[in-house]
Amino acid sequence: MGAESGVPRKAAERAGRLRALIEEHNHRYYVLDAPTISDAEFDSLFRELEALEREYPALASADSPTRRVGDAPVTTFETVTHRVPMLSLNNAFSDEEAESFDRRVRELLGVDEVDYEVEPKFDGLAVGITYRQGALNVGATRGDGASGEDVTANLRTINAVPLTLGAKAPPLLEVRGEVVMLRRDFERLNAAQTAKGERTFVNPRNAAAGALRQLDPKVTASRRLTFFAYGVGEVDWGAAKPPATQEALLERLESLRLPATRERKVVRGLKGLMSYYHAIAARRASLAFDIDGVVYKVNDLAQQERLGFVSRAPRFALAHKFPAEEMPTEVLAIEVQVGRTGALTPVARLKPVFVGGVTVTNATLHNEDEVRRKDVRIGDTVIVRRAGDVIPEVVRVLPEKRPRGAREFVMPKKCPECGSHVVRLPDEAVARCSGGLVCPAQRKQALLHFGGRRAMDIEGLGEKLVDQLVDAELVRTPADLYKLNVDTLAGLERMAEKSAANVVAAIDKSRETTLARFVFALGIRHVGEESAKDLARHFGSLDELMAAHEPSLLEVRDVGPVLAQSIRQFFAEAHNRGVIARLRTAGVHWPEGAPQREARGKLAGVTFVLTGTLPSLSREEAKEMIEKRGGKVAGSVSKNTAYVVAGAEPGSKLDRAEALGIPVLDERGLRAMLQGKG
DNA sequence: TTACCTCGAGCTCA
DNA sequence: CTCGAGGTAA
Repeated sequence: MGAESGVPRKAAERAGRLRALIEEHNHRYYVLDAPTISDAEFDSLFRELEALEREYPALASADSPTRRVGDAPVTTFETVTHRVPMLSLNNAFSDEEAESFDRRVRELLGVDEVDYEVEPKFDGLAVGITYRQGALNVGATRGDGASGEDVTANLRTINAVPLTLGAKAPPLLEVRGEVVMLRRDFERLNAAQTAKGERTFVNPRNAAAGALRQLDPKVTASRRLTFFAYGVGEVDWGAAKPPATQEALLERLESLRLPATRERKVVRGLKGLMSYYHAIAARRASLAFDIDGVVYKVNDLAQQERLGFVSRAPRFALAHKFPAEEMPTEVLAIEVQVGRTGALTPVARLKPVFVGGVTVTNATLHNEDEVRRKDVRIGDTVIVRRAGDVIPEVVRVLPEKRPRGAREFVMPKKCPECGSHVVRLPDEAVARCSGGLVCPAQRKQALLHFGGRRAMDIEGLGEKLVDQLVDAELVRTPADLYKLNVDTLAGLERMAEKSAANVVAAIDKSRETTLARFVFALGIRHVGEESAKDLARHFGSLDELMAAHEPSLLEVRDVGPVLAQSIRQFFAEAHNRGVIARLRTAGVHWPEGAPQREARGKLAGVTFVLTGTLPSLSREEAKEMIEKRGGKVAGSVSKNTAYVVAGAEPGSKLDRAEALGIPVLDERGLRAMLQGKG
């Protein structure tokens, strides 16, 4: 801040002083949870700094606290790959499960008692925020764990997220934590929304999620989010000594101005876990934020490392969830839904009930036997909850509330959509409509599947449009889609000129495809995306595939008798062959190549299993490289596995590989094999 | 499964 | 303004 910029020394000094004060008070407020000045006093410091920076623009720097909302709106969020994957935690829903977690940890470590760092499990959104040389660099959502969305501009607007980490900042630090909306901020936001005549948010989590997904950071800033750090991803502590415990890690983060919850503590043994869990549960309603359980982590980081990971979750941590909220409601009706394969699923239509943060109106009853087992009748009052993750579940009936006229559910003999008779094979739980594609419900599902993103990828072909197309009898089979034009579409709801043209263009575009997509799009039972790829590769052309008899189908990897049967049946059907012929006449085409059986690709027939994080290859990339050479990547280790490729933090698959005596490769070994032989 | 955001485009009413 | 589609998150 030199005098050469024409800024009076006094002003520069005052600005520096103000920034330090603001950061200090932010720290006291968010990290220590012990403010020493009032909000009004804080605001006045802030305004003074703003005024100074306005007067002397040379004073304003990118990491000034006044510059949280800097960026202009973006049009899309970029994708960020997590250098260290953002895993999820194993869940426990009972004290017993928590007990077996502790037992397992003790056994694996060979100790009598373990120290745990424990904290509330926030109900918010997981993010990773990377600081380089102490400056906030990138922040991203968890996404699928491997990559998420770049929401840096929005995270910068959160006052609890420091823009700089101060003098002790390590060279590189990715902090992991949860973005949440405090209950009081949620109340305030909803009051403001009501005042503006806008719709309110259902719960703080959704409000926070919505705020973070705003393209314009100004909106995010107005929504008041906060942040709690609970761990780290990629990190280089530089000259500083790395922390040795989870507790020390959080203290280190706090010393870097990153807020961790004050509700955390270190406890000893199972007894410590239990008393913490029950103490927090008792205070749950009076906390400033929503939580859905507590998290236990082995405190000693060396012990954490020894415990390692199983599949996608650490063995050293556990999320002990509170029991799912349960509410009584009424069964208004039990309807039957028809799926793409004709499967009939009974669904309970419920009197809307707010449970676990959302309004539940439907709950699947899975199948006839399930309805019997729970003895759910129409008119019953039932207990519903949102199970484990998200799917609403009818827990049980309250028999004392059963009205006299409560009707039992009977699986209809005729399909409710098309009247074809319903069949249930003796050894199957599901009943099916026998109508096949005569059934409009199945036709609709088939069309939706055909146009799906992983199939023919016809943009704009959604549920409502398909409903209309089928109901108006404009489309009976996928082949009919290719006869549509702007005129035939005219007259349908929400299908004026522009929309119609877009749909026609999307359909036209789908004419150029791949054999694998096409085979998947046909919707042959048991043929998913993977099998479709295998079949396309193996036969190379559709005619080969259609002509294949069972023995040759069985030669395809992963194709067993059930799949082979199903494929044969599908192509034996004259109707299906007709549709395919018409699709081809309509101009649907794909490159056909020579069949790639066995010997093609040096790794043909060689099965790999990947575990852990490879240094420079993502899981997808490694898989692709192996498959390109004809190899196969399986999800779990068996005696058919040829090699296990292990990276950092391998899971139990490595143990199993060792147990079965299967050779283990690292990334270098894998590359050598791919190149050497290929 | 539900809730939310965003986009394009259709619908409605002044 | 409202709707449908497509995406994300838990």
